Amino acid sequence: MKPFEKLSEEKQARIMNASISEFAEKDYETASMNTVVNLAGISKGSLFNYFKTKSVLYDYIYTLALGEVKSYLRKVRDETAQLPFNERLSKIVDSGVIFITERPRLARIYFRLVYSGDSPNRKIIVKELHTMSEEYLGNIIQDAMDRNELDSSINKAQSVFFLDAVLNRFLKEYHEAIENGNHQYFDRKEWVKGITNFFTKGFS
Amino acid sequence: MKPFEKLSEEKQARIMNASISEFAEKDYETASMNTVVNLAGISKGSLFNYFKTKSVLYDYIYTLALGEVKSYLRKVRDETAQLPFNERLSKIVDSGVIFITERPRLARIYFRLVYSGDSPNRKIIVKELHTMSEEYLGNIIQDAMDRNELDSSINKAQSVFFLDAVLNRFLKEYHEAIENGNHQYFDRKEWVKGITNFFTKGFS
DNA sequence: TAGTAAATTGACCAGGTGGTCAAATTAAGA
DNA sequence: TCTTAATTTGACCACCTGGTCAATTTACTA
Repeated sequence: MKPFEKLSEEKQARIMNASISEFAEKDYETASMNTVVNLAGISKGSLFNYFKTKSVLYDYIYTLALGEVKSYLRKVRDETAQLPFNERLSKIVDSGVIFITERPRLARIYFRLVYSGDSPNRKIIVKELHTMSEEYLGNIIQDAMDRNELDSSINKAQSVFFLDAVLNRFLKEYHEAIENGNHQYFDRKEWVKGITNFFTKGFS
Repeated sequence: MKPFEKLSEEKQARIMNASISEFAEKDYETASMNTVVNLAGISKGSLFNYFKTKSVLYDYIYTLALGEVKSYLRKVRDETAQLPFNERLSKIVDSGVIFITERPRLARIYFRLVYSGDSPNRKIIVKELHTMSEEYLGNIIQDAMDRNELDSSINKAQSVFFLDAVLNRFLKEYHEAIENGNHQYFDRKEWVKGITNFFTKGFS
């Protein structure tokens, strides 16, 4: 049993909370173990006892963040399996917005990871996320094609790419709006409608 | 006259080259003035004489990078003013690809700036870029609407957003492919065709 | 209660950072 | 050539980093 797992729930939570805060606020290189230690109210030696190095702690944190993102996505995919494409898309965007609103720090770690930063293993993680998203959105597009909601002659790989680009960008923008306290100017419903419209009907 | 401008062209170029390399390779916090000094083959005191602080040097560099990007975009916009929407879009993507290929380090600084990092003034710069892109792509969409190439009932702001999201994401992906030596697997023409198709005809 | 094992601490380390400034070097003018 | 002014240098500073480990505190057992 790993030392960290032997700790009381309360102490584990305190350390997780501190680490999430620090890695959400600063990128990997700039985030400081000293800050984590101070936020968590434990000694430096302890933290390095629970997590051998900074990069091991970071692994733990982003795995947690990605796990939450994935389980959210899985849930919404399964719950909407019977819905038509546009409603499905709309639910996916909605659930993204909800996740961002409820877990802004985890969302920030996620965006930091995919959009930048030089964290260890970044390339591997990003590639994994890439194939994951390809499979996820690919399924949803395929379903829509099977139901004749989308023209089955479209280039699926490219469609996935466009969908992924727009969804991620939208969620990133929404996330920044929340962090800057401007999300009240964001008419979420209008955007969700626009996105689904765009992907079903295009610009024409 | 600023001290830096009094230097010989050769020396200025050496310092610029060193700075661009360092800020392209590492983000603002991690980039090191010591490394710049060593790469440029000058003393630390000199560098801080030319640029009062690290952030002043960074300002100089990213202003240069953005300036190059802007002039590239302006050029292609003016040169394609008479072309139909799809050809215009295609030229814009092409010129983005060319820029990335010819100036990969400046491109990297650009992507680092917009997609992440915690450089000084980041928010201000990103906001400025945002309005710039809004105006740029907005014009191009408006032109297409005026010529009845696009339905004039579409939501222009949203269309700009989608266009911006897809173009930026594509160029970022292409840039990473180049840096990883994988761009030969990227069928550029196929993608350019796909993008223009998508924006003129949608998924249907 | 005494003794032992496990968990926790924080002073300490080597190495790096951005930035400074007296001293040395170079350039310019008479 | 001598003098003065401008430029360049690098040792040095305070501060911060990830990581270590002997010493202390805590928990447990007999």
